[in-house]
Amino acid sequence: MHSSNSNLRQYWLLKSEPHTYSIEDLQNAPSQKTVWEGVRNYQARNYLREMQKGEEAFFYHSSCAQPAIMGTVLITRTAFPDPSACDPTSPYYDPKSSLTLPRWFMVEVQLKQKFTAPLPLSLLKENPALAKMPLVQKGNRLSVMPVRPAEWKAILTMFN
DNA sequence: GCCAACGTTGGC
DNA sequence: GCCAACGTTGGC
Repeated sequence: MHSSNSNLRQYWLLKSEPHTYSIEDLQNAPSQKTVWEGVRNYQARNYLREMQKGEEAFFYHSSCAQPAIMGTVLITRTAFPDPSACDPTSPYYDPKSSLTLPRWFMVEVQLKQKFTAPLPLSLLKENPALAKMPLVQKGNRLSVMPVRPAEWKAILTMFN
């Protein structure tokens, strides 16, 4: 994060496959917290490293019957090395990462609000205010992305 | 399950 | 440094 905007609050969106980790899993976790492990894409990693404590993110379910925003989370710990990269038994193992020179990072998040109903991608695509979001654009696979304040607002308005 | 889009790898 | 091949993501 560059110091020029380090004081500005940024919103985010985090994708998770519900088969792997769902918002219900987070709801049932101790203190409703989890580490966001397993990000193995450089652009997504760089965004993780920009996150500040206290910022908010949407929790999105991907690769499922109904891709949708499920709720919001709070960033409770800034980026630190993801140990699963050094664990040969982990599906997220990366032999090119090491303890001394960690390549992959994760943050800790806490559930803030689970929506009473999912906000499906199909609806998000219909909202012109969200047209610039990578999320609604064809072929985009980014699993961690910034959300503009106006988009954040627009999405919360849709939910109400 | 299909397949388009994308990121990464590695030979040259 | 190019680019083809490959693996992965993720909507449908």
